Amino acid sequence: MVVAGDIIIRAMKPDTTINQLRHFVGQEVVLSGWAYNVRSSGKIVFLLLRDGTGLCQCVVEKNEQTEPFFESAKRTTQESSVTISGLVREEPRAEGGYELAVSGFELLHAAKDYPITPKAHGIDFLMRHRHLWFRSRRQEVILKIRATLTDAIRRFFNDNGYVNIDTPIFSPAAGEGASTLFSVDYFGEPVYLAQTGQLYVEAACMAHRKVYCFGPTFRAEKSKTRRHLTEFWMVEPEIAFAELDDVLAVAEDFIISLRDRVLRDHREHLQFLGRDLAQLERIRKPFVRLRYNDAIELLHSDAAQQLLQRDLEAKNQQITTLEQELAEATEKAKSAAKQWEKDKAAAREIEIREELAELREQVANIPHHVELAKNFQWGKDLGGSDETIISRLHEQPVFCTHYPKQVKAFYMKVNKQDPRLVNNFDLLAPEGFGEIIGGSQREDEYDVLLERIHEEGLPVEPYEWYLDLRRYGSVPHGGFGLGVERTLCWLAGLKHIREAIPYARMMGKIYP
RNA sequence: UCCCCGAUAGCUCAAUGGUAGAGCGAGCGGCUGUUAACCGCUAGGUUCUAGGUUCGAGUCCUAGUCGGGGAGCCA
Repeated sequence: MVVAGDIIIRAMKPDTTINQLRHFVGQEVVLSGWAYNVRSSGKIVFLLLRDGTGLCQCVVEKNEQTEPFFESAKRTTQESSVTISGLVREEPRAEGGYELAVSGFELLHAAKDYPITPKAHGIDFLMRHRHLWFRSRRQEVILKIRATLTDAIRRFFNDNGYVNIDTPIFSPAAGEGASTLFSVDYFGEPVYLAQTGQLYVEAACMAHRKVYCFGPTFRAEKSKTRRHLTEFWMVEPEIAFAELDDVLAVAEDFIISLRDRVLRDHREHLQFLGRDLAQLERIRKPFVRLRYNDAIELLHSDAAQQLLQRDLEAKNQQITTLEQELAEATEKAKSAAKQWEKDKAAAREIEIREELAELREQVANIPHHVELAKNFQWGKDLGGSDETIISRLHEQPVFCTHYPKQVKAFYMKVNKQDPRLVNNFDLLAPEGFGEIIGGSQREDEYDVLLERIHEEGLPVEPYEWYLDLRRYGSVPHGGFGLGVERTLCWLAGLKHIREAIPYARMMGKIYP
C-alpha cells in the first residue's frame, strides 16, 4: 500500500527538506515529517509540518485532486508522521515564508494522544517526556546549538595541534574528595566514575606536547540547583612547556572561537531563544585578569556594595511593575470577552507569578550577599554570589587567579612569590552566568608535589604513576576544564542547565 | 545536608471548612487563509499517602513520599 501511495506522491517529484524549499519555488516537491499542528475549517486544512530542518505550512484545499485524502489530512493528529507532495510557493503569511500547496498526502503513522499539547506544561511533566520534548521548537534549537558547540570545541583543538586522548571513565581511586564520586562494583572491587580526565591527560601531554580529552564526567554532589548535573560533558586541554599565563591565553582564544562559531551558525536560533546578541558580540580579548587578593578587595569595595544596592532597587522596581501587570492580567482573565483572551491572560498570570517568586527570592538574598561580600575572609573559596558580583562589575569575562592553596587541589602549582597561593584560575562568564572554566598550571616539582599529597592526607601509592611524570623529564605544564552545558547556558542564554543536555542526569532524576 | 514553596481530570490551573469546576487535549459536528485558530455538544475525578481535628476536610493539624526554587560544593 505504501508502494501505491509512493508512486502517486513521488512520481517525478524531488524529495527535499524544509530548509531547502527556497530553491524549489514554483516546483512540485515531496516532504516527509511530522504534523506539528493541524488547523482546519470546512474546506481548507493548514498542516504545519516539522521535518527536523524547519517548519512548513502545508495547505490542503478541498477540490477534485485532494478529494481522496482531504478527510485524512484534516484528521491528522499532532505528531503523526506523513509524506506530503505539493507546489512550493512564497507566502508571507506562512511561518518561514514558504508554504506547500498540497497535491498528494500519505499518512505513515497516526499518533494517538500526543502528550505535549500546544499549551503550557510544567517542568516535571516535560522532563518525564524528555524523549518527546526534543520535538518542541525550543528544545530542537538548543540541541542544534549544542551540537555546533561540541563541534567547535573539537575543531579548535584539532586545528591547533592538539591530540585527542580518550581518558577512562572507570577510575581506580578517589582523586579528590571521595564523597563526590559515584562508586561502581568492578568485578567485586569498588571503583569510581571519573570526575576528571586531567591526571591521565597530563601523562599523555608528556608524549604529545598538546593534548585534550573530551567526554562525560560524573559528580555525586547532592546539589539541586540550576547549575548542576551529576553527569556532564567537559573538555580538558593540557599543554606542555606552559605556565599560567600561557594557559590563560589559550582559554581566551578558545572561548572567543566558540563564541564566534555559535554566533556565525546560529544567529537566528539565538534570537529565537531571546538571547541578547549584543552581549555576546561585545566579548573580546583581553579578558579581565583578577588575582584572588584583588577580588577580595573588590568584594569589600564600595563598588560592590553599590552594585548590590542598585540591584535591590532595580528588582524592587521590577516587582512593583510586575505586580501591576499581574493585577491587570487577573482582571483580564476574568473580564475578557473571548475565551482565548482569558486563556492568554491566565497564562501570563502564571508567568508573572513565577517571575515574581524568583525576584522576591533574589531580593531576600541580597542582604545576605551583601554580608557575604563585606565579610569575605582571605583563605576561603569564592562563593556563587561573590562570583556573580565580580563578573557583574566587569564587561568582559573574568579570570580569577592565584587562589589560596588550601581551597584548591593538590596538583596545582604552588606560586613561587607567595607559597600560600597556587597558579590556578577560574573563568567567570559575563552577565552572572558564573564559572565555566577551572584550570591551573600543574605542580611540576617532584618534592613539592609529594609534599602536597602528604598535606592533603592522600595515599602516595595510587599516585606513583603520576609522580613518575615529575621523575622523567618534568616540564612546566598546565590546562583547564570547560563545562559544555554551562558554556551553552551562557551562549544561548538558558536559565537552567537541564535544557543544555539531551538527557539531564540530576539528583534523583534518571528517567528517561 | 539545610531553608522556602508545592502536589486537585491526560496537561495547565480554579474552588470564604458546606453539591469538585474551567481551558487545552480526546470524541462528535460546523466553518475556504488559519498562526497556541475559532464556535457548539460529549466523555473524563480514590483531590499524593497515612493518621488526626470537625456535624462536615480538596481546604485546618502531624508525619511521610515525590517535585520545584535556593544555599553549600563545583564544570
